[in-house]
Amino acid sequence: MNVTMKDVAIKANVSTSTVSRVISGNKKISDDTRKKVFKVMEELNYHPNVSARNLARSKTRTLGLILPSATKEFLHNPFFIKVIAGISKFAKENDYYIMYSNTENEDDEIDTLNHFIRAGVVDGIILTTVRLNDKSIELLRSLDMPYVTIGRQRKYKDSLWVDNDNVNAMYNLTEHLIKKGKKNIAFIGGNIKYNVTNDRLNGYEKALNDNKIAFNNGMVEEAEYLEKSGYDAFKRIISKFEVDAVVTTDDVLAFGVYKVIEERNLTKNIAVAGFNNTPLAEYRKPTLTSVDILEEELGYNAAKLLIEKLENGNAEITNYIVDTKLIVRESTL
Amino acid sequence: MNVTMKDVAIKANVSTSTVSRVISGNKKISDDTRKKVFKVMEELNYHPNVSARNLARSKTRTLGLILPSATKEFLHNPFFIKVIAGISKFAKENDYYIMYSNTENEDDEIDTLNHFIRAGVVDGIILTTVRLNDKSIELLRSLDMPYVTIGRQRKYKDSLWVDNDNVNAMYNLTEHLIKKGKKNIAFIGGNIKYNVTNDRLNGYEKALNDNKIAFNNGMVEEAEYLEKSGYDAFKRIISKFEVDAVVTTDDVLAFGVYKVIEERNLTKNIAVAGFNNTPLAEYRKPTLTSVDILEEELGYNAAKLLIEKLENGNAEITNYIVDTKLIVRESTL
DNA sequence: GTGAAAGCGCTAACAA
DNA sequence: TTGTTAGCGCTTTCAC
Repeated sequence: MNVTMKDVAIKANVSTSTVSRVISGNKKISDDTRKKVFKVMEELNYHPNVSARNLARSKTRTLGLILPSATKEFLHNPFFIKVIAGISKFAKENDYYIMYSNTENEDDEIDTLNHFIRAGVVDGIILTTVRLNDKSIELLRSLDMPYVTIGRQRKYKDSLWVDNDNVNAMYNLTEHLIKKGKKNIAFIGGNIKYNVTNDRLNGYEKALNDNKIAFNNGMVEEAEYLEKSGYDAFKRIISKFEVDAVVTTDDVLAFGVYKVIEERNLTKNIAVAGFNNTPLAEYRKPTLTSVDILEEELGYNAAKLLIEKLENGNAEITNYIVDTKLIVRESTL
Repeated sequence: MNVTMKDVAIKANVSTSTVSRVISGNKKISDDTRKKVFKVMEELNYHPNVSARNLARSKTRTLGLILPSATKEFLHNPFFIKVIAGISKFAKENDYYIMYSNTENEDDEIDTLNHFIRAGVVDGIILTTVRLNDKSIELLRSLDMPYVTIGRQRKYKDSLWVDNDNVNAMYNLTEHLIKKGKKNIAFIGGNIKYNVTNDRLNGYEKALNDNKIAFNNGMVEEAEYLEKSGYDAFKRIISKFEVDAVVTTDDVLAFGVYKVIEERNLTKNIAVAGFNNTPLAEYRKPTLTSVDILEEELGYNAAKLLIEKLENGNAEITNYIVDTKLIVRESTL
């Protein structure tokens, strides 16, 4: 139907292997034939057929991107679309394709991965969320399929991952509050079993220690990533302790905190900080201090790590730490 | 490397063609052989190789999804991620793959499309944004490549598209304000050359007419989708006219309006309505009345239209109108 | 109802 | 430096 390599070969008076070599940039082709072939390709507007190439090479130059379910509220966090865009950028720069799939749950994810891999659809996998004892990772390893995760992994040394330096980010945020004269700083975070929460908690604790402020376990609360949950957590804390500042691991938790402050009309100046710098942060009154985590960079580097592994075999670099940026706004002035 | 159809054929004591027929659901296969083959496929954990199938069929069951550039601010609007999820849902239900690409500009988009199509990567295209005199659409048509757009098209009768009923949505919104006793309702929208703006303007005008309120062209302003632009537009309007309500075509424009109201401390009760029901809407003070456009449905139906066309040839149904939902909040009480 | 064989368009030994 | 040839793993006529 379309113009094929054979058409090019005939018109250029060479064999298809020569055309194939020209396309793949093989060195041992004379300048003359190379030019001749390129010219004919141009004239015929020839584009190599990807299916045929994939079959012959047993490679697809395609990465499988697993996204959370459409029904998961947190999918709508701008995090994902930015990661998606970052991945696309690096992939495009290196002539890779991205195939994505929103998966409903762990089983669905397993099915999708199994199919992607066994049917030879993809050469590697990008996971945007990682569970505890993630079955997907076990599957990927058992099938020897290269993968990268957005978010650190500690279980396997050779795992590829990208992440923010969450310890430092929270350290800086906490120190910012301490410098503002705050002494009773509460911490509200997601489930502490997750790396991301745990790291941020460590950064918080370290900042307190370094500034000779006693760490008080009662000032630390776990929450789900919901406004209501932040609201409840903050209530629990203030029922027991004096608080003059709060750090959280997501803006939405900070909004929950503010709801309590507004409801109770707490006149005392309580500084509140979010995390992830969602668009809401700058629209709230007061605008919310938060931490920008450069999601696009995360996606870009995830694709980078994975593709480099695919091209070069087992690479030395297995992870990237992406910078964060403290955005100070009215809520902590 | 992997288990192939040949392996299955040998173990099941049939030919590869029989295996192929079983997989494709061919009717003229005896129940016995069908069962036998399925059993062996199961035992061997056989998954048909997609590249080989694609090559043999000259089809890929893959849709190409074109997303705006990562640098475009509006990409971060939850609109896109929801559309993406909706597309994935229908595609998955029908065993299609989705390959996406974020394109930097019209030329990049043309290049991407050209490659996707000529290299036989995809069977159809989903465009998430449509320009005036869109070169991409001309390309798709000239290459006879099935496509669907998110957003109505009027230029070609046979084009596939999905959209909201923007006329009605804005009609209802405007009428809601009229019922609240508002008489001087301003309209701030995007570029009127775009269908989406034009339709919403028509709905606004129609609601005024039906309620015997004179349409005043000076109360209509165009703006970019930026807070600042909504801010400026509203200033222009109130410099000339009395206003007791404003409808906009996006929440962000409504936020611009509020900025003026706050700055000037306009005590009079001005009702303000947004559109697209972004997450910001319910976090603002006052919370913002807006219109939920069910983006996931848009994506789902876009994939549906396109896949149906691919499977059945030229279909009778060429478009879907997706419902909208008026979400009344504090800003118009 | 099933098998043989050609072919989808490309790649990659192996020869020359 | 280039051509010949045999696949890659599946689909699909055509024959029986």
